[in-house]
Amino acid sequence: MYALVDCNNFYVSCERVFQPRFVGVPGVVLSNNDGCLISRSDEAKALGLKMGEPFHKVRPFLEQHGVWVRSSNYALYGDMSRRVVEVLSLFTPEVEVYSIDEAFLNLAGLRYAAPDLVQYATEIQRTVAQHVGIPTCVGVAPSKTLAKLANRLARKLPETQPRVWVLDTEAKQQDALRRMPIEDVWGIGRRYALKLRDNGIGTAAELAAMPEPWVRRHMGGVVGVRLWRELHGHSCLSFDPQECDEEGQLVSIGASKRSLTHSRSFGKPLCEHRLLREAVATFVARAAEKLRQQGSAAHVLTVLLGTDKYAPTAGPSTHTTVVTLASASDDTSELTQAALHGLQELARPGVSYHKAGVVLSGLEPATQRQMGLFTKSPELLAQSSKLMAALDTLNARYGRQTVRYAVAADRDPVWQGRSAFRSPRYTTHWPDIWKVN
DNA sequence: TCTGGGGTCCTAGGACCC
DNA sequence: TCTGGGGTCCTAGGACCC
Repeated sequence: MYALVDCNNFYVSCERVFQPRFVGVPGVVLSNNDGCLISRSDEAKALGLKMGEPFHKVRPFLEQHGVWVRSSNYALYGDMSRRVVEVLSLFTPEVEVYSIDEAFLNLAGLRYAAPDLVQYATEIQRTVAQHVGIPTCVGVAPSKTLAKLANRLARKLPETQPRVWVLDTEAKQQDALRRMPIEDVWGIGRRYALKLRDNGIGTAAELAAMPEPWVRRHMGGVVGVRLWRELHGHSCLSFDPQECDEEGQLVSIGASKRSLTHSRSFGKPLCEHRLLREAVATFVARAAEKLRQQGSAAHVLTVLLGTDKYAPTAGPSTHTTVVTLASASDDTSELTQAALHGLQELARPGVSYHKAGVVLSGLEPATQRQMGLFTKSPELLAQSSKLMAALDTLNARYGRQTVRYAVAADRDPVWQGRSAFRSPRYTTHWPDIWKVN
């Protein structure tokens, strides 16, 4: 059995923890650059506000209806997420963090015997609310896909009762499948939803009733079959628990990624080459930091520049160039050199760019890098990793970009994205911590 | 004026090898 | 009626997720 714990409207909930006057009042959180709506309170949803709606379009509407607005504050959300996971790991050692606002619990490894799953799930919800102040929905079922489905049903329950839904019998599973529109099934996106509707399949139950070979042929082969079997209650997706130490504290957050991206839209379009270099160098520094955090080195670096994607011109708005490194590296200066070289090739004079970014791929463990013809000597390698370790320690302690390469930006560069409504970093930034007089 | 960012997995097809 | 067969690796693109 799996439980899916989902922090419904998570970013909105985080803001509400520190602004109780926001509770019960419609509110939204904006994406980076204050671009569009990415989290909405239930009250905001009831007003008809849609996910991903451009902020500038709905701004008058928001003001008119007294909807509060916040820019996104990932320092706050990331820390609150960590606290939620800490509470969950009190219940079972097997917690898989699926995203910033969702986690699967493997109930096969319960810390305490749980005769009643409803009661157990309710207790999880109550404890998270008490310790962190974040509301959750809990779905329990024999497969992840069904747990997700149960979770969506729990969401529809009124706030006045525990938002918990348990599928522990065949009859309850059948009932849940019948209630679930096909487009709300985990793993069915826009394309498949349309295709399935065309074939007269409108609910999860109708998909489950199709013969397996049909699903294999029309839904991407093994991917579709896995989904179909999950709907029948057979667990087919892997469970990847976080590692904990003896005291139950999480040691590492998530498995190593296969690629790493850092990209941002600019606050205003940029065409000056010096500023583009500054932005790209700044993004490389962040990407390299993430790379070292997971102990990887990258073989391939991609620089990307984006022009106005809403301009009515033909052709793609994102342009990329790929740089292959002679040997995998996690050194900011090497990666910066490679990126600036790529940028030189990519950037067209006189063109204004709206965003830029860096992708690191071809990742391998930094400790067992393959020796190549151009690999640095062990001495140089040791020197570089000492330097990077010192850089990361200083920046972790005194704030990002405290120590940086000269080509990267100082604080508050001219191209920085808009963030006009950001709340304080209540839990991670000393000057922002609440004072009680 | 103003429209986010960061991932995963799978398949098909081409290049290349013996 | 006819093309050898079987394997690996890489990449581009599609589909999905939060």
